[in-house]
Amino acid sequence: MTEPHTSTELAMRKLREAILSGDLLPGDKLHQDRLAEMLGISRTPLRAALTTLVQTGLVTYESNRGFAVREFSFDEVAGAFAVRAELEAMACRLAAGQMTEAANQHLARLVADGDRLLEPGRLLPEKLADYRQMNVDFHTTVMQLSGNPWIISFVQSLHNVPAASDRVIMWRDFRVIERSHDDHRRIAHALALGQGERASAIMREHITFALEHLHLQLQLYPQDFLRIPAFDKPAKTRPGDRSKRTTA
Amino acid sequence: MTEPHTSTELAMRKLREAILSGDLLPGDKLHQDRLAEMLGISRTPLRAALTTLVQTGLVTYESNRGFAVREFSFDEVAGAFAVRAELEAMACRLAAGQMTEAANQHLARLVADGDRLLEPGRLLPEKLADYRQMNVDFHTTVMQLSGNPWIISFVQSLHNVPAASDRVIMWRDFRVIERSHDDHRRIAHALALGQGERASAIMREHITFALEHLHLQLQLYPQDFLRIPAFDKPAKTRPGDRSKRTTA
DNA sequence: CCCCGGCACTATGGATACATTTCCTGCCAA
DNA sequence: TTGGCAGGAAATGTATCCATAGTGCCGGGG
Repeated sequence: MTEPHTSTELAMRKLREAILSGDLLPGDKLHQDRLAEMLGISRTPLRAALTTLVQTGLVTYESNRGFAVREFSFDEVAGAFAVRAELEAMACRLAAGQMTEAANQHLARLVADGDRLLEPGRLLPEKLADYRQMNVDFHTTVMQLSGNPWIISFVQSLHNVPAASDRVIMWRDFRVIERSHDDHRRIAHALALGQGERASAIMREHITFALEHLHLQLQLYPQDFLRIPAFDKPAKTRPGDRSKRTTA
Repeated sequence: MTEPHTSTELAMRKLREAILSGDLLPGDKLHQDRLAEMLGISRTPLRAALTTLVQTGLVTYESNRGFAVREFSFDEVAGAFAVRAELEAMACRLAAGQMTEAANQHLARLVADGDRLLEPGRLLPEKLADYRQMNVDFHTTVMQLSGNPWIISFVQSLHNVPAASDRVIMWRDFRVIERSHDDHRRIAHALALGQGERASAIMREHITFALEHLHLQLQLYPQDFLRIPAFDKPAKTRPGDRSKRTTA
């Protein structure tokens, strides 16, 4: 890819991966010495990586108190969805005026990819990664077509908010996935016709519903979200000090 | 303020100021050794500061090629206004449902401040800073009332785009300023009545017009924008290598 | 018994020294 | 003259060392 040939970039990727995958939990303190040793680099590039991650929104920092994995409240997650809905709806409106034959075909292909992945009547586990990629690509493509780089940039940031990302697929209810994919089809259709407001409205609903569904899933299967402390209900006794477990 | 007592933060502030004020021009290469010496610090905190500035959008970075002051195209500036319009309009919609007596009074006070500043029938140069502050406060207040932290955060980023910021006041035409201030009055009024869509529409126009006006000013008085290379028309022969002027 | 102050330890911030990459320059050959 | 290659100067990336702020413990005093 983009040559991770500096230790700094390497550290950034590893850390981002560790955070997004849940290996590092929100609230965890990011010890410079330990992390540096774990990654096999010195503290200098590690600190550079952490500094970058701060402004990416994955990590927090306080002078002389170090870095920590950022925590999100549920309100922040909900707010992230709301802004995403607004920005991606905007992207649809703009993209409608920019559609080319190539753009139409690109979107159509992504829709077809989804059709194929869902063809079995359920989302096979081994297809989940592909589906996720298709989903991300679809949204990214629309935003790119809008021609407004800020939209992509900001939505990208929002993808760092746990559970507010396209990466998260609610795989339990197949009908929900089917409907979500059908939204894509309708958005592509509206865009192909140059009907920006129509596409925009579908996109807004598409994302708004995702939040609603997340909320529902959260109540039904809270255990699925244990690694996402924004939803870790009790959550006033923060974990993170797993070091000294007082012998009960 | 917020303890600028680490060299890193100090460097960040100085650099930001230098960039926003135009002392450092977009495209300028940011030499680590020289800057460090100028600021009287070593390269370590300087690099930390630069890394931070990268993610705030003021500076660009390429591995092994160093940092440079970011350049913006006119399209990017226009796009920044468009996203600002969308996000701040959204903020109005949300804020309308959150209005308290205190909030009403706060907005009313800001409007009154503006009234006082414009009372002389023109914007006195010595009042420009105050007016600018009032303007920033007004927009920030509305966004805060929306309760969605992402809106503030993103609009904040956009303020780093040259000429897309509230900090920039078009002072030439007093009627434009008066009208802009009247928009504030109407927005505050609509919000006080809980009429979010109405406030939202005015806000959108408020910002959209600002872009249009900027465009007009650019054509009338291009010399005012020489320090903002997004508008530096010819601009294929970038300055920045002012060091070695080949003897013509 | 609780609170306060000081001390030691730990972790972070910054500086310097070293390694690696880039890029400029000058030379050579086509 | 021009293109390319090689060598070296310069700038960036990284490691290590020192300084300093933060934190927790301990003891003394109220």
